[in-house]
Amino acid sequence: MHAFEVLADPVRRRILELLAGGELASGAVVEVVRAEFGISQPAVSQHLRVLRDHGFASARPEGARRIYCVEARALEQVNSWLQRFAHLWDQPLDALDTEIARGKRSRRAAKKK
Amino acid sequence: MHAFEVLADPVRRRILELLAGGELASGAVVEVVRAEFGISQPAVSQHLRVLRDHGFASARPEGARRIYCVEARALEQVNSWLQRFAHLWDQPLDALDTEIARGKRSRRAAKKK
DNA sequence: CCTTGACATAAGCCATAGCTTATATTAGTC
DNA sequence: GACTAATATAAGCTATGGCTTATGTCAAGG
Repeated sequence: MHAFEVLADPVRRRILELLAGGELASGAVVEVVRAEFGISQPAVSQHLRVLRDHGFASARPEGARRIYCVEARALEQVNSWLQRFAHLWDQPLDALDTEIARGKRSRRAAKKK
Repeated sequence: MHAFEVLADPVRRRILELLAGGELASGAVVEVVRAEFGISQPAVSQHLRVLRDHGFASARPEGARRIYCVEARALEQVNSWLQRFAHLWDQPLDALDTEIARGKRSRRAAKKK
């Protein structure tokens, strides 16, 4: 399953959003997702497994609970693919940055004189 | 179909990569994709439709041909969702930027003395 | 205007993702 | 060590996405 397929599911995206706010026990994730999507505990557990298996999240046991944590690896990969198209939206910002840099350089140059 | 589902398909991702290199007629896309994935012209056409219908691409007629062009809207949306997690991978870079900025400031300060 | 070339749409088939219920595992508690 | 709580896995069902073949549309050329 490709990273983008993992993110294609709304429940998994939501789980990642939740984990982005800090570590959470499986049970806590189940509660929220159950409330919002109306699916069962096993369904959520399966989603968590997919996230683990593809490097989007990791889990460590803490007693009987499993604490989940968002993981950079996979998300970063997705991001790096997407950056191929970054020029489509942050061209204006790039231009601004360039302008700012140019401004700084000319100000520095002026100082040296 | 959610934007991430659109990107979940490898053929569609490949098509976007192709279009990122500049506008292309449907036929040109079909040729490449057919060679790489071994699927039929209608299959590719269907993918192009999905890309159009979800704001990833647009097409304008040019005689009998249809010229396809990558479109920012949808890709930007995907990117903006992803940026929620940007701190996971560009934290080091941020730190570096901060360091650079700090360095610049202190160098400027040194000059003034 | 009929044909050819470029592309889109229609209809139908098949694989699989994601759900459910039922059950296994494992950690703490009495 | 039986019981409960927290989570994971198994098995089976169903909906749907993506493919195929067949056909429709529409522009250009003779």
